[in-house]
Amino acid sequence: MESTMAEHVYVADIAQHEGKQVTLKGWLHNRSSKGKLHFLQVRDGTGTIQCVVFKGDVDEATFHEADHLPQETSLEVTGTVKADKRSPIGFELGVQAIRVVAKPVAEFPLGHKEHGVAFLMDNRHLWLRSARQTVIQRVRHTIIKSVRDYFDDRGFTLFDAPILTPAACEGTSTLFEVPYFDMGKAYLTQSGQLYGEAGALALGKVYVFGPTFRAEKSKTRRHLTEFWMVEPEVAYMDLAGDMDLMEDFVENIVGKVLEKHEKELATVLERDLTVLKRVKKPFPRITYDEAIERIKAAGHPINWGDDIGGDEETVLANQFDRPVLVHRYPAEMKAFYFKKDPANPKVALGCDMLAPEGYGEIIGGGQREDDYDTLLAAIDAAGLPRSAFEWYLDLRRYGSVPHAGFGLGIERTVGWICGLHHVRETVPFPRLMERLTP
RNA sequence: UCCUCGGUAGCUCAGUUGGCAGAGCAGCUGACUGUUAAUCAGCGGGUCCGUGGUUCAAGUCCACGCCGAGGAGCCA
Repeated sequence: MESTMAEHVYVADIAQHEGKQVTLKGWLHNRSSKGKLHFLQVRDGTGTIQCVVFKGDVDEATFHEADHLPQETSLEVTGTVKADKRSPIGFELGVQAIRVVAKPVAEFPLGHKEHGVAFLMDNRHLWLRSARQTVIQRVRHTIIKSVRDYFDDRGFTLFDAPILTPAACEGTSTLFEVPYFDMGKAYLTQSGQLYGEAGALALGKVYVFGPTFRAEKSKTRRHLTEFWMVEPEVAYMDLAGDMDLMEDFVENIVGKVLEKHEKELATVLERDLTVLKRVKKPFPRITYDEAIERIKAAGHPINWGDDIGGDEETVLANQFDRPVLVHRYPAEMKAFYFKKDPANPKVALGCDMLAPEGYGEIIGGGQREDDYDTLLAAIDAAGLPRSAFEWYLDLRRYGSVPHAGFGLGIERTVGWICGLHHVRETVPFPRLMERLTP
């Protein structure tokens, strides 16, 4: 075999090299053969291109080996870039030389036929090489980048909250425990929000962005035990301002993903783009009261004060063609730190955003209680130990202001935008109730 | 935590009334100048999840256990 000495290029940039000899460095995704032609599908992380090995173009040894390389052989292929209408990417490579970097020591477990979910999850580290999974991870990257850009461009400061925390932010039953030296137990955070509030009073506008842990024994397509959440918090913002921020933020994210991945979403993930293209301000805003009436009218038995369950959520979301904001939930259903509506103390100034098509709640947020006495009473009423919240109460003792924020779940957002059936595909290595490996 | 379904070849699955363990794909050997889930010919491939029980005989029936999937509740 000849040495591969042409310029190394990526498949994504192949169009700039038409007619030239180049070297691709990647992996053998698939292979087929037709007599004096061997077709090698080579992927390099940026794309996949068909490399055509013609018997007359290479020596006998190369031609023979090209027909016997196993799937996922790592290799360098040198050849001439040729435009070809039959190619999905418009180009293919006429091969002159192949250099095998490493041959698999055993058969690659994931063939090109159907596989069950359990098998794919066991081989998650290899499954990530598939076209579908690489597109999802690229979309995830774009979503995270657009989240950061959105806040960075608007004067927010990134504010990292701790992952090890001394106590529950909201409840106590769903926390992962970690032994912590002589101090007893620490817990993995289930929200950075309380710390974000401290940040907002220091820096004005902040966003917490990090992993979050919930030890809930939930087995549904919307749940992971470890997930990523972005939580902006803004001083001097009320609920109305919070909802304005939510919808502008989500419109921006969806727009950025469409800008960058429209083709991949449509072809590889077969996503219905018309749904995504409708995600434009203003989003419909309804009160919890109206939500209950709408669910009742749709024939589902539900009463004021009930939680809106998964099915009801879908019924409601399906009545709108874009994400819907549901605000002013019964105060009893919400965490202690929500501010009550001065016009009706039975409801909290909270707001959830429900994604269309049954993807459920992607945002939860609202205005925080800023009055010291009221907050203290709420902590007592919730049966929470006052001592654990002394620092949080300090935020009301010293320079308290109206403030609001929300949390957006990254995985649910990725799942919705990509049109996936389960959030387990939205993160490289999902952590589920009964799965900790790989 | 509860409910439902499942575990048979590398993968996806079939297996009748309890009676010799099967198919497709993948793999291997070869043919073919346009395949991209190629096609064609040939070949190899099994701890039927585990333990115990019923029976002349269990992949099949019973009990318990393990593992997985789907859903509920709860949540982002």
